[in-house]
This record gives sequence, structure tokens and C-alpha cells, in this order.
Amino acid sequence: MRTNTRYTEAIQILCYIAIKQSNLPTSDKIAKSINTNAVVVRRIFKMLKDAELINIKRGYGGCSLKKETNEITLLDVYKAVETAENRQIFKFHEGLSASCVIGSKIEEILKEPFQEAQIALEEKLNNVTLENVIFNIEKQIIS
Amino acid sequence: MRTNTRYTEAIQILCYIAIKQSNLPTSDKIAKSINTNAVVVRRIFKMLKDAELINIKRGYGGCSLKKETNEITLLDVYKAVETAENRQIFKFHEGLSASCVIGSKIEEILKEPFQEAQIALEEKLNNVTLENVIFNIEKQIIS
DNA sequence: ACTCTATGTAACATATATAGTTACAATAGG
DNA sequence: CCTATTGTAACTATATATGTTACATAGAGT
Repeated sequence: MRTNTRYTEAIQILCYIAIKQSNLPTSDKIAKSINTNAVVVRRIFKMLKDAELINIKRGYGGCSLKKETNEITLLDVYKAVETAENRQIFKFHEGLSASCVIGSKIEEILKEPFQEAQIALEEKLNNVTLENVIFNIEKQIIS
Repeated sequence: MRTNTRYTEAIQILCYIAIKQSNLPTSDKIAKSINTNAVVVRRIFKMLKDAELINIKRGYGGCSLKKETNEITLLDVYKAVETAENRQIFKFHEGLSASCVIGSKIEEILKEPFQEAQIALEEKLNNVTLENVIFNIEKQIIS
């Protein structure tokens, strides 16, 4: 399990903005809603803004989606907040290849299946849009 | 990226045992080979043993594979060393569902696509056996 | 122009997981 | 019994993420 919760928080932030519980979503309101601190939200804001998923205004405040909910997939959000290089899921030990014939080859050999696995995972994330998620939220709220 | 390197180390340990660079592989020899500490190797030993992938003897020492290399997949190894509950890749913020209508639903809604993505990833890992990896190592060594 | 409000960001504290290390008891082969 | 190795506890170090305070900066409305 990843040690960070940014991804799920980012999804929730986007849902909050899309559903517009408040007509002026601010980092403070969102923070209260997702049970964290406003600065944490702003840090995620920055990542989502850099990924061109949201617009943010200073001063009067308020943020909005930069795309339609059906144009934002869970993969887009993942790409926005995942900091690991190339979003690699598995990590190699430093100096692995230094002292051993096996070690010197294994990283290169494992790269291919690891890459394939990552692509398979990301394709699934790409199949789900923010619209899908919000539809399910609203369905649950109504029922 | 995961913050741990146990998985790739475990794969390397198994390769080392299979190829039997030494006719008596010990935690100390393997540790030197993968550039880490013997206790780190023993901790991974324990996980591989609990998963019934290797046999370990005290005293005289030495360990061996409990299955053929074509019966051990990268998924088996992953299952052996991944400590996160159900090997969930994505983590939810604590108390996420406490204070918000969206938050109270979102965890449940995201579980399904996350689960699908995880399965897709694991299926790819399940397609590669230790035999495949070792074949590639030996191919590289020869050429 | 002034004021208010919210963002942007630095700085520091805290929490957690991992990895490295030392030490030593327990165990099994010879 | 001796020796080598595992099993494991205990501690340290490190990295990453998160929580928090503080304050400069910017933009909307008056």
C-alpha cells in the first residue's frame, strides 16, 4: 500500500468541486470536508493545477474544474499526484547491481514485466471518469 | 513508488538460491551479494518461508526452494512480502468518511475500480515465473 | 487606493515505514 | 560438545507524508 493518501484525497477534492457543495469551494471548506488541513488541500490544489485539471483564483478565491467531468479519468488524477518517477510501483534497492552477477542483470530483466503490470493497472484507472464516480455518489445519496 | 524494496530483493534472493552461486546459500552470503545486511535477508527469509516458497535450516544452514522455479510466479513472491492488507495499492485517509456526504460514499465507490486495477496488475505478475527470470539472467550472462 | 479574503509557500513538528546494525539466544549438523 | 547459522529483539537512521503556524502575495469588491 502506498504510504500516501494524496490520490484518494485528490479524487475527493475534485468531486467536491464538481458537485459544488458550496458555491465557492475554498481550501478551508474542502479541508474541513475531507477532515484535513487547508494547507494539505492547497498542496494538492497545486498538483491538480499543474496537471491542468482545475483553475484556482486567489483573493476572492474559489476553484473550478478546467475540464468536463467525463474528460477527467482516475488515471489523470493519478498522474497528477503521483510523484514517483514514471509512477513506477516497484522500487529497486540502491547499489543492487554493484556486487553480483545476478543483481547486475535483474533490474533490467524485471523492468519489462513491471512495466506491463503498471500499464495494465493504469488502463483500468483510465476507464473510470470523474463523471462515473459522481454519478455513483449521487445515486447513493438519493437512495 | 512503494517505499520498500523488499519485493525486488526477495526476487533476487530466490534467483540466488535457484542458481546456487554458492552450494550453501546463507543469509550472510546473500546479503553481501545483494548489497545489504544479513538480518534484512533473514527478515525476507521468514516471509518467503511463511509463504512456503523456501526451506531454511538452522545450524548447518543453507536454504533451498520448496517448489520448482516454474511453479513460482512473481505474484507468489509479491504476495509473500507485501504487508498491506489485501495488498491494496491505494490508501484512504483516516476519518475520510466522518464529516462529509461525499467522503462517506467515496471510499466504497472507489473500492471497485481500485480492486479491478489491482487484479489487472497482479495477473501480469502471475504470468512471469522465476524460471522465466532465471532464463533471462543466464541468457545475458552467456552472451 | 483600500480592504478583505484566499492562495502560495516556507518552516517546523510529528508520524510511520523501512532499512541498517549490534547483540545474543536457540538450534541443528558434524 | 562445538561450531555455524538462523531467529529475533532492540536500537538507530532515514525517507516520506502529513499536520500546523505564520506570513507574504494577489485579486475581487467597495
